[in-house]
Amino acid sequence: MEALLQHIKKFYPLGQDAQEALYNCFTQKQLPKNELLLQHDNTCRHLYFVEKGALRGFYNLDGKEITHWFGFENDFVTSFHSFITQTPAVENIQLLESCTLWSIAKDDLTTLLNQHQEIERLLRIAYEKYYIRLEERFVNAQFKTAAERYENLLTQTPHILERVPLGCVASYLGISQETLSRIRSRL
Amino acid sequence: MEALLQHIKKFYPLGQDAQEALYNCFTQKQLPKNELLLQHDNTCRHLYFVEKGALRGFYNLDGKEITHWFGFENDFVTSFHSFITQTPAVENIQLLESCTLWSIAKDDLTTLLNQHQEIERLLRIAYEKYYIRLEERFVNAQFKTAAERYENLLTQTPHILERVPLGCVASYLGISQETLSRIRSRL
DNA sequence: GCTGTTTTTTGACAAAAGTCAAAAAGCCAA
DNA sequence: TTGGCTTTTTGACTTTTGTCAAAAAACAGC
Repeated sequence: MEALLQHIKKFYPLGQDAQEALYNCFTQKQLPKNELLLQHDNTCRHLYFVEKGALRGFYNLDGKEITHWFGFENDFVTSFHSFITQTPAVENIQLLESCTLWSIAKDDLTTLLNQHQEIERLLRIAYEKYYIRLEERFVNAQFKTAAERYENLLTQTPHILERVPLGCVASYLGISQETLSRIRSRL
Repeated sequence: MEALLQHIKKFYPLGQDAQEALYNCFTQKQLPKNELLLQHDNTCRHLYFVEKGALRGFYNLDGKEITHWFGFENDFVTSFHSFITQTPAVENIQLLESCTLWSIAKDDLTTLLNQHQEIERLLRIAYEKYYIRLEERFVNAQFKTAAERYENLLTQTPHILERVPLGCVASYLGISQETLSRIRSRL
């Protein structure tokens, strides 16, 4: 829990009251590798903070698993579309390593937002950061070549390569596993 | 201004106080076609609401203009990265048609956020919606073919095709103008 | 209605990336 | 260490998309 409070401070520092309220709404979960945190067609009712471990969001396309994001230490993860709209998810969330997570239910978060303006602000600022991050990924996906995307990954998030099978990385970069393998061999 | 207040209501309905405060912070701008609202390397200090007209965000890549978003009636537009971080923008914002815009300065928005919790909430909810929208575009860009992306555009945002030169649409879809032309001819 | 400009289309070719199948390498547990 | 699995790489070929150049069409101003 200390990690969560520390991490939140970087977005927007909360007062004692808000911190305690947050504290009371999050519960710890220890889950083993490969566990499915969310299955598609179910509505995602929780937001998770990753204290330790790695996980991914993926969905099926023509029988293939497409990984479209990873979560590691200090990331907030959920199926955003499903969590925000409370409609069934298209994606699955799966643990790539055994994890220590902190989970908060949508309803509890809503209550927190009503009771603590500071938490509303925290969330707004968090969205700003996540929006910018997604925008960068979008520009990468749309306007860069496969090799450039891989090089970006190497410089910006090399830990992904160390902790995740290349098959997942390939779909994360939007390329086939074979192409990724060839790019790696000629660098 | 009526359009702005009406539009905001769809995100989160504001009380009288907050509405008036908003009202006082936005100023109207009438600008002619082709005007540059923002030039790259300048910091974007305003958020705009489009009452009437069309505009685009674009940047230069190897001497080519890459359009990465459009704004039309009832859109909020700005260079999000620059506006949020108050650092120089990589992109330009240009009017594709003459426009009626409502503009608010970053500082005034910050003040509003401090004075009206409702507006903080409104903004948080707006970010949620914009985040989801961007996520969909990202998945499209990364995992769909050029033809599929064009068909999506046709069904989901056909107004873009009616109001914007195909050259801009092509880069918006992440394909060359020639490829777009060929896709269109064989549908 | 004509001219000059911009936008869009077409053609020939090149480059990038995908597919399918098989081989190689890594990993794990008996 | 030795099979039996999974993951990664390699090879041959196909498909998709990009590039460059030129033609055709659309548009604006006179």
